[in-house]
This record gives sequence, C-alpha cells and structure tokens, in this order.
Amino acid sequence: LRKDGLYQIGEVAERTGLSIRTIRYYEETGLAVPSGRTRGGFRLYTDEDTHRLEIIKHLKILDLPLEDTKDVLDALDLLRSGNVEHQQQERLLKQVAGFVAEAQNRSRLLSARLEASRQAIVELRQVLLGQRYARLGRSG
Amino acid sequence: LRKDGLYQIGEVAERTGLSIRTIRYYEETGLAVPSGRTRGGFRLYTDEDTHRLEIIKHLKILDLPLEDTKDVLDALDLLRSGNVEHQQQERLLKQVAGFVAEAQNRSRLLSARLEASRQAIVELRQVLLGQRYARLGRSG
DNA sequence: TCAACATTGACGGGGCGTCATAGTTA
DNA sequence: TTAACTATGACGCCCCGTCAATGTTG
Repeated sequence: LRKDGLYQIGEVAERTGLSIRTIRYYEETGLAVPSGRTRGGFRLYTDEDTHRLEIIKHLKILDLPLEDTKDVLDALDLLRSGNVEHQQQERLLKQVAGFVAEAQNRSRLLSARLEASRQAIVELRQVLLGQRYARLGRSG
Repeated sequence: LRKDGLYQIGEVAERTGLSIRTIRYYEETGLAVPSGRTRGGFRLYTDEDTHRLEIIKHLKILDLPLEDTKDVLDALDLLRSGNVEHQQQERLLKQVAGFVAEAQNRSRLLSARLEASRQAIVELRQVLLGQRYARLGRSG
C-alpha cells in the first residue's frame, strides 16, 4: 500500500469483493473510472473511487440498468461539485430522486422474491422429509 | 383452456410470470420439459409441469447453477416415483439435502446483500437531502 | 377461412470468466 | 534481478430478448 492513499486494482478488488475483471469492465463502460494511472499504466484508485465501487456493488443486486446507476452517480458528483447552474441542478435532483424511488421499488420486489424462494426451500425440505419417512416406513 | 388440464406455452407463461422464451430455454436445457405435444407440435404442460416451473422461478433469484436445480428436481421426481433401489435412494436423499443446505446459504447471502442495498439507498437519499438543503441555503 | 397462437432457427447483448502475451513495480 | 502484479486484447458462456419465416389451432 502506497502512503498517498492510492490503491492498485488488486487491492481494490480485495477491499470491495469485486473481481479485477469486473472492476476493469466498470471502467470500460464509464461506470467507475480510476482517478489516475502510474507512468507504466497501472490503474490507481482513491478512497472515493473505491467507495463508488462499493455503492455500485451494493446496488447491483437490485438489477438496475448499469447506465442509470452511472448517470446518477455522475449527477451526484456534479451536484456536490457545485459547478452547476440552477436550471440543471433542478433536473439533476429530480433525476436522482427518480432513481432512488425506482431503487426502492426494486428493493421491495427483491424482498418479495426472497420470501418466495424461502417458501420454495421449505417445500423442498418437506418433500425431503416425506421421503425420509417413507423410507423408514418401508424399512420398519 | 382445454378441459384436460393441459396448457399451452402462452397460458403457462401468463400463469408463472416467466416469458415464453425462458420456458422454451428451460426445455432446451432439460430443466423443465413439457409432458406432451399436440399433433402439430405445440407444447402441452400439465399442472405438475407448471408447478415445476414455478419452483424454478422462485429458486432462480438464489443464483444456483441451473443444472444443479435440474438434477435435484429430477432426483425428487425419482424419489417420489419409488422406482429406485435402496442404495441409490440414499444417494438421492443426500444430494437433495446438500442442495437445500446450499440454497439456504444463498438465501442468507441474498438477505445480507438486500440489506446492503438498502443501506446504499439510504446513503443516496442522504446525499440528496444534503443537496436540497444546500440549495435552500444558497437561495435563502 | 381467418385470427391468434405456436414452431424452429438464428443473431445479439450484457456482464463478466478466462486465457494468452507482454509490460511494470518494489 | 526476480517475483508479483498489472495491461490489453480476444474469445467464450449463460440467459435469455428479439426478429424472421412458417406452421397449427379453434
């Protein structure tokens, strides 16, 4: 680890739990571009970069279009930078709000699907139990 | 709807919420094969077939290898049929039990990821709120 | 007969896994 | 210097979406 708070891709992969390939892919699509490179071409990620990757990782399960996620993260960066005109700021705020609403929808949907999967597992276990008893019945 | 309890693919798609293309793909891979066909070649699904599709749909979110799911569903069918020797029965029971255990693992993992995504959404909302206040601050 | 439904290809695409080959860094 | 890391292609795979051209059903 270098002292200047810059990490190369392998360290970031370990810290985030994303694969190196995935992180590279996210750069290809503009989703998360490293702040710098070494002279030799190694990608260098700041803590902010890493945090962006973590957010992406967490939202990924909601299966939102990656491009929407990119747009929103970019919008947030723009908003925080303050370099934005009143008119556009209005738009960005609405865009982010819309995204958040959609994310919450997906979250509820996922929750329902998780519950459905639990039910399916219960059913499998019951069939399994039924078979075990059947076996005992025949052997006893 | 025919009276003999057989459904064609479109009806099954509606009932299960799976797309026709997906159902067809599941047949290609042997995951869920319709019990019959019309003379003309239309797929015909029984209620059992439909139920199998529903289980698959519910387990899908757990992101288990589709082939494992297929193997287990086949194993359960075999067990229920009773046409199986003692030795093999033993094996099938263990196989299903292993699958169920794995499914539960995945379920817990998914639950954790869902919670992480909720956290991420909360964070987005907070940034959004921060920006709103900033706007009010500047305009007031 | 006609409208609605289905069939089999085939191509395409997102999100990476997985080489292969070669350069970089400590 | 050398071991460990990284770079850029490129191909492949899964899970379907989406035509296109054609046949089936009621």
